Amino acid sequence: MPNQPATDHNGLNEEEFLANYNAGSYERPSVAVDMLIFTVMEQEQNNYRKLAEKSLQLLLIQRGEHPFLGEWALPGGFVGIGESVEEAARRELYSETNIDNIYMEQLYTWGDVHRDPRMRVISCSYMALVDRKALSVQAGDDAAAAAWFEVSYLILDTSREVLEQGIRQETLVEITLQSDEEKLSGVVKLTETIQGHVRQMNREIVRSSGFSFDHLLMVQYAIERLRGKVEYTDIVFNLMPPLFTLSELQRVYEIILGKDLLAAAFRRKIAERVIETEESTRDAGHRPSKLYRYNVEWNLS
Amino acid sequence: MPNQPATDHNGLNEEEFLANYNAGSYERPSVAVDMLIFTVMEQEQNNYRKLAEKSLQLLLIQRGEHPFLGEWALPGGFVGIGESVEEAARRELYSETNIDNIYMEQLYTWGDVHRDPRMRVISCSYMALVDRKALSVQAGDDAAAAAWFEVSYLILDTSREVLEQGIRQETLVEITLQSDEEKLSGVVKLTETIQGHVRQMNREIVRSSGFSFDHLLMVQYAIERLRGKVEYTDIVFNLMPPLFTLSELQRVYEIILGKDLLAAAFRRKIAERVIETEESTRDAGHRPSKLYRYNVEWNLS
DNA sequence: GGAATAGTGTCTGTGAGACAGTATCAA
DNA sequence: TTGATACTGTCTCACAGACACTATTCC
Repeated sequence: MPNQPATDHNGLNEEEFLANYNAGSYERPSVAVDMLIFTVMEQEQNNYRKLAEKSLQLLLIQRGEHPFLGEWALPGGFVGIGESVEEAARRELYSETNIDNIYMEQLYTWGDVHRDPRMRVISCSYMALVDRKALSVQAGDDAAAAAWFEVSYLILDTSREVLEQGIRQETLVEITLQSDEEKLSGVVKLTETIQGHVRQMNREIVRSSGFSFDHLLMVQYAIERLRGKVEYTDIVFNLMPPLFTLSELQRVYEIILGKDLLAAAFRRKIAERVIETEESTRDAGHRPSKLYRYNVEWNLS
Repeated sequence: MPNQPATDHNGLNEEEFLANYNAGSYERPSVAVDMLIFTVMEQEQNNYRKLAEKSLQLLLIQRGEHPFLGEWALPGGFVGIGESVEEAARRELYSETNIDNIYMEQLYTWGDVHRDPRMRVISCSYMALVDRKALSVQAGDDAAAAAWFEVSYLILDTSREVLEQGIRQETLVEITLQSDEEKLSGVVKLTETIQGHVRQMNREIVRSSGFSFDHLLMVQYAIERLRGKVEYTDIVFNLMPPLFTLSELQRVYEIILGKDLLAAAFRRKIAERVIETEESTRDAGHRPSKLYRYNVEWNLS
């Protein structure tokens, strides 16, 4: 712990060093953010008695210029030299949704050399979860076309191979994004290798139609993470309106996890995480249900 | 899905666009990687009957130039324009440890504007876990001084404050890194805010002595992640040698989690994750124990 | 009354916490 | 024999899965 200002091999102290610092002219990558904005939406029902079906939706924009002109991509943009990466992400998020105060989480930084055909771009992906009802503006007010796509995530196949010193497992995941007008789909191969003790994961696009760049990988990664976090955090509540029924909440869990849950067990499990209100639904064609709100106090880590 | 090459507003198709693409001359950030290399080490015991104490260790290097000349920092370096971010991380990892085939995982990308006093640097942090016995070379063969630091992670205090529309919880975490000769320590404030449904996390350095840049935050984040992943993955086995006793394994869990575990419950829990071998320890001054190895087949996700 | 959802009661199996007790080695 | 660690047996409690059952609304 130097109390005297330390000097380097040129005899400069830190202040002098920084004043004379020359950043050099080597080539630098561009840095971008890409946003995975999810929400849950209801489809109308023709049977007045039935509950509306819900689905997980992802916001995409249609590219107005090369490369991938006319194809769909995650909203995103470059990180300015004077803004932090998180600020850039919030800026993009706001420009797409027109609302502030949205749950947002950094996911993964994608750094392959040739992931953008124009130049070297490293992209940091963020996931955001929005309550559909809080979005007053429909996607599409932007200059570029934007649309919500229904997400489907299907595991096609898993296979194993025994290696000399370990094992390799490959999983094929099919991702389909469906909007009112378009359907994108692609298959990602996840390779998990264990050699000795060392575990490695790899993601690779097997086929892809309609996705730009490596965005299919980002989508797969995000869904995987969303599923994981749903099981051990309160992340779902970011997709819910302030008041909701337990059935609605259960549907959201089911949509994200891709499997049905038993009502009794589900209600027990989330009982502490919610607070019952005096209000309830009405005019439903069946028994009304109590409305609940999120219990903020629960399990603050 | 354009079968005809789509043309943009300049009448160019994608091929022509890319051939003429000019990346522009706006200022770009530099991108770096920082490595959090953890291992578990044994301290010698003077009582021949007692087991060696273990501790979690982190590898740091002493900076040979400004800024933070003479202070300790995470090993790392810039991402070259021709290598992927992951390749840069592997390169740094190899140059510090001289071994290949190490468990490595991307953690978080740190993008604050002023995190480096020299210039704008965005840094992607990676965590690596190494079996101490696989490291033939001691840290320090490098030109720069390198040393292992014993990690201690202590929650000093948590406090809560009720807001109009939510709650704020602050946690103070003290991190101490102790090598044979030096001791670094610092306090990080974690702020978790819930406003309405929206949860946000923030990390901030409260005080720091001996750490460079925002590396204290990176260390805190990494330990938090390590603790989390230990509970629901097989990540610990990356810290173990090929053969180990269940007591050793339990110690490693205990060190990382910072709490004691009951042997009976522990053994039940990991029973399926390991395979008993014929070998056992000897000359221990007490009952020998069976050696186990990792069960590669267990729970391939 | 019927169709639908809302919500409860309870059996059962699993698995973790707790802790006492037994086993086995080397000096 | 002793001091240390290695390992097992078993009680209890909490909780999730399963499923049958009751409750309540609107047409």
